Amino acid sequence: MPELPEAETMARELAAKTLGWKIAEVLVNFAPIVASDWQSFTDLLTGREIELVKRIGKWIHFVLTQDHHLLIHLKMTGQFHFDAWPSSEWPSHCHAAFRLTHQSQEQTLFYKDTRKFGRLRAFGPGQLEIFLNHLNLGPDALLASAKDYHERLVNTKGKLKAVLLDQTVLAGFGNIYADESLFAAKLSPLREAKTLTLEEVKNLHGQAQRILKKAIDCRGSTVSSYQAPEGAGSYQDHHKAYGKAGQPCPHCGQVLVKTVVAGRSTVFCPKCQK
DNA sequence: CCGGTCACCTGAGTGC
DNA sequence: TGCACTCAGGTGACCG
Repeated sequence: MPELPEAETMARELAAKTLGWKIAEVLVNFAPIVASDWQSFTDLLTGREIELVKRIGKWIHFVLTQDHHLLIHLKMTGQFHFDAWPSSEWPSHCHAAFRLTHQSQEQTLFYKDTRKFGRLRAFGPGQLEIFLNHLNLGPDALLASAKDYHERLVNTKGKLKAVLLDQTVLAGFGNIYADESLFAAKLSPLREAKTLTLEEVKNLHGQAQRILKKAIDCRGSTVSSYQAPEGAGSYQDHHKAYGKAGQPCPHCGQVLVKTVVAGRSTVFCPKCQK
C-alpha cells in the first residue's frame, strides 16, 4: 500500500494524535506481525513515551524515550486505527494494540493489516542504528537533490523503473509514484538507468518532487483500502498513468500500454516516454 | 552476481 | 448465485 506520500501522511497524523503519550500496555493478537518474539517486543515498548513520529523511506518510526524505537513497515495493506481497548472482540484485521495514556486521558492505537505482510520491530538503546545500516536505504526520494538522483541512478545497473523501486538506490518510490514520475518526466521505464543524461535526471528529479509534494498535500493515493488515521487520500484523482492502461495518453492521445518490469505492472506512453 | 519468479496473505473484481 | 481465476500500493528468499 503505502509509498512515500502515504507513509508521510500517516506519520504526520500519528504525530498529531500521539506525541507525548505513553505506551501503557501492548497486546499482540497475531504473533507473526512482530518481527521478534512478542514478549521482548512488549517489554521494550511498555512504559515508554512517544517523543516523535516520523518517516524513514516507507517505514513509520516512533521515537520513544530512553533511545527506544518502534519501526513499522506497512507493506501492502498496513494502516493505523484508533478504537476502544479490546476486551474480547478486536476490530477486524487488527493485529496489535497500544493502550496510550496522557495525564487522565486514554486512547488505543491499533495496527491493522488485511494481508498481514507488514512487520513491527522494537529496538532498545543502540539497536536501531544497526538495523538501519542493514537496510542500507538510499537517500530519501523527497529530500534528495538532483545531484543525488544523478549519482544514484547513473551508477546502477538495470531498467529505470526497477532502479526507482530499489529502496537502496532512492528510498520512498513505489509502483504508483515511479510510474507517475516517469510519465511526467517523459522517460521510458524500460530505459537502462545508466543511459540517462544529466538533463533527463534533473527533469525526473523536478517532476518527482512536484508529484510527491502534491501527493502529500492530497494525503496520499487511496486506490483500494488505504486510509490514514484521518481517512482516505485523494491523489488518485491526479494519476495520469498508474492504473490507466488502455486509456489515451493525456499528452498525445496514444493508448497507454501496460507491461511488467521488475515483476510489477507498469503503465506508460510508448510515444511520449523515451 | 543478476534478473526473474515465487512466497507471504486476503479481498475485490471479472468472466463463465 | 457461485466458483475459479487474476490482480493488488512491497520486499525478501530462492533459482537458474
